[in-house]
Amino acid sequence: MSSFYSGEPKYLISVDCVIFGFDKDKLKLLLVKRMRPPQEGDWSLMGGFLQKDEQLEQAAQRILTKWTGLEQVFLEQFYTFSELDRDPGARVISSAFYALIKIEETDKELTKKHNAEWIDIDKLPELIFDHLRMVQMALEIIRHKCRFEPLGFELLPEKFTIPQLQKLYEAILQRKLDNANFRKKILSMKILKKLDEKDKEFSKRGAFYYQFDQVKYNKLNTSGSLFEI
Amino acid sequence: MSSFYSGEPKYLISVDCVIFGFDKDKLKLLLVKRMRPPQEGDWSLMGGFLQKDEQLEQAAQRILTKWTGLEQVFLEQFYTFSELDRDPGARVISSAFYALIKIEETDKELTKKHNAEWIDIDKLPELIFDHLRMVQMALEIIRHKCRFEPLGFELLPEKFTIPQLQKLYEAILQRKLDNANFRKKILSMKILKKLDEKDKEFSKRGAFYYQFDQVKYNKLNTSGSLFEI
DNA sequence: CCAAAAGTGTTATCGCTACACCCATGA
DNA sequence: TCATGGGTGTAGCGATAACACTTTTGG
Repeated sequence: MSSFYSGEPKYLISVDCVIFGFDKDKLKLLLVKRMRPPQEGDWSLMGGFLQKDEQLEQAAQRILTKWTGLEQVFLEQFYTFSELDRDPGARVISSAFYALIKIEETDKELTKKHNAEWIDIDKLPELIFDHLRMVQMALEIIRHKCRFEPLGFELLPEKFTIPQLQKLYEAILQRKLDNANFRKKILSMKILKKLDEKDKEFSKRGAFYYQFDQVKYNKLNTSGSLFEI
Repeated sequence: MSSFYSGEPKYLISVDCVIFGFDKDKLKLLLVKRMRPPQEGDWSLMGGFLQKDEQLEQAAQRILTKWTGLEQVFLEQFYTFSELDRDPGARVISSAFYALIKIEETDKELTKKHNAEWIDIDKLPELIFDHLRMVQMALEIIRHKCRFEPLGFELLPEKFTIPQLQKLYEAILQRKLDNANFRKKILSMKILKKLDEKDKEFSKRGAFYYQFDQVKYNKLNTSGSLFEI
């Protein structure tokens, strides 16, 4: 069967993951010190080669799990990079994914073992190859997307407060939001469940915890209305 | 150098193009009758294999030009498909692009020579492999995107009327729009230049021609405001 | 003069912005 | 009691939707 395509060139395919997390009030990226040539010792995204029995999405999941221990997280392909000399080691086509994860759920041991670290999005070191471009593209995409889809909740713990959520959106959108209006907007969507518990870490009065209600969101979404910040 | 990656598997990579056009009041796709196995005679998107000295974007442009004669059109990568059995002939990873073009600017000879035809978006035939999924994904993307970027103008002739533009948006969004409000909205953006000429094809009174003003749009865009339907 | 499409005007309503204000509590 | 962050109320503005209306012209 494969004779139809004989003579066509073949390529190495890799997958690179831009892994986002959120801590306190900073958006962070999980980066790794590269442990093999080329450019050993430099920082890079998590990556790996596509294996014979895998599709790209599976490879991305494998890579994410390898470095964080997590499964079933928000993980999306966003672009495939194919510049001829993007990797000086060889012609490698790389499919890039971004993931949104809850830092506190990651396997710290695993992260440490693989020389990975959470780095502030505005204190990025030099990255190898075209990895900076990948990061920038992923950032642009989540900045746009977070306005229309409830991405934010992927980055926060199960229980979170409205001020926390607001700080997250401020970190993503890189601008201050009016707290009164943000609160009204979010609550008016009716996709949050208020808990009886308070978080006193950031203030004396304490802020009520909320939970994202996936069921309500799905109803709202299928009935035509839209999440929109 | 390439010894770093020795032992990793290599893959065939193809590029498939979802080519959109607009005629009268219908959104259309350029499809082709496949002239070689497998599934010879079936309909498919325009595609081809990535060549050694190319990057994906160049391959997509090459394919688009081959079938339409056009260069410098709106052409964007949107997803890379890698299901193990997506092509029964061999393991092929396919990067999909969508293009928005002005049908009247295409090279009719070329289209005909390659057995390509413009097919109504709501009268699609069976497509090979996962090409239908590609079409659906591209449609979703342009439906979303056309609300925030002036995509519409890519599909219309240089000179077009407001009612024509409205019909296009109705075809993309698949719903009727109020003509009074649509007109006000579009004109309020001040990105159209009114011409002195009228189009009498669709009415006795005739509708004034307009032109998209890229310069004004860029100003508007960089100054922060947004195109939004 | 009528039908039909192009194009204008009017109004009520909704959502957003900005900002003033009140609340709870630990130090 | 006061500083601090959490949380509420409200007036004004601008955009939108709905729809009634006028204009133009070929048949």
